Amino acid sequence: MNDEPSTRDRLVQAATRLFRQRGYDGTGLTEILTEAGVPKGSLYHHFPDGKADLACAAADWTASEIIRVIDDSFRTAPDWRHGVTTFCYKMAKLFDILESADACPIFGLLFEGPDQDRFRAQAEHSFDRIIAAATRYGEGLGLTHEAAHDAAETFIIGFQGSWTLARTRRKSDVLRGLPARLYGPLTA
Amino acid sequence: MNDEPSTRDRLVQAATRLFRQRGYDGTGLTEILTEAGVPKGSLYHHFPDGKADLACAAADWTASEIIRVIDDSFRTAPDWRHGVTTFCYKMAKLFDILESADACPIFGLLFEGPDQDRFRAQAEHSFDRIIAAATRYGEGLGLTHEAAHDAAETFIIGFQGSWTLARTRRKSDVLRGLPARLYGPLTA
DNA sequence: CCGCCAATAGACCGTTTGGTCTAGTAACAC
DNA sequence: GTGTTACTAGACCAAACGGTCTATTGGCGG
Repeated sequence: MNDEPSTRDRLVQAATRLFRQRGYDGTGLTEILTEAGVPKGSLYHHFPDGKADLACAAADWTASEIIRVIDDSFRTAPDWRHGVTTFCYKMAKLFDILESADACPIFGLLFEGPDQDRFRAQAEHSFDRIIAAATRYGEGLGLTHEAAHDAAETFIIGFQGSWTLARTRRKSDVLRGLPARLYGPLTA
Repeated sequence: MNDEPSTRDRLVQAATRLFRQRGYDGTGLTEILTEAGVPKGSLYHHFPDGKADLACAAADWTASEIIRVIDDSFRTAPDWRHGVTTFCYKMAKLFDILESADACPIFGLLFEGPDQDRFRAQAEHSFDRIIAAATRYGEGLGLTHEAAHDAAETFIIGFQGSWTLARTRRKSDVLRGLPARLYGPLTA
């Protein structure tokens, strides 16, 4: 029973949380190190390029978490709208747990830092993974590949915008209301 | 003919651009000062709280710019969809001019910095101004207040998400495709 | 026991940060 | 002229930054 997460994992998770709260440039290395309970030497052992490497790892980890939620939401969904709705409700719950303070978990920690294009590329990659995951479920529900991809993009675009608005207002309702915005009110 | 912008305006505009490119914490005061050609003393004369004040002024200024584009797009629009479409095309053009590098002009510079709640409140205010502007045009086009407000929110949520995706991909198409996503393909 | 290497530990460094403070200047009132 | 106010100008500072470097530890193969 090895329930202690590895040093590397503790770093990535602490970094993810802090970047989400304060942004890349707003978070100091010392802060991450303290939070993770890890000395500086270990950071540069696991991530030779330091902060930038850590940010990319954090982005990757976040994308995987999102995909896990997508899986949980769509695996048993009878149709596309149900999958989207479940996802939105799960994320609204997460939003409330986070006390409305954090950036959108998908994009929060990207687009900053000196190394602009590296981060942009990492964001694009994470985004594509997420959209691809959703697309697969759309196909499984009978949509053509093109239709599924389009639906997945619309879904993620709407989610991204909704999270941002929810954050400015500190109200998770916006997230729960997304399916009705995208697909119209439920017909009895 | 006083075509020289005031010291204050030069500061706000330089700050707006830099914050949009590198974020709040990513931008140094020196950088802003150099860009604006203004010494430090003047900054703290016009903005006693320094960087934070400047950021709020920049957010306000940006919101006004966005509302100007909304005005230009909706004033002569025959219906809601036309207004949204014109807005999206104008913003796509802006996106291309900015070389795809910048954050969403609506939200780019918010949500960072030590003073979390002040910035959040400023973002909420700017957001509301923009949604209110769009809502007014919706009412003018015959929608009830509630319907117009809802349409405006959906529009801005979609725009926000689209800009983010456009930025990760460095392609403005996503912006131009938004109306079709929201309102379906054009019927002949 | 030794040798080896991954990993830990944190002192240390040069740079840059946002912010303060004193001095100087231009315009107007009287 | 003098006084006053609004603004410009930039030297200066303590603190924090990301990153480097040396030393040490722990565990496994031999």
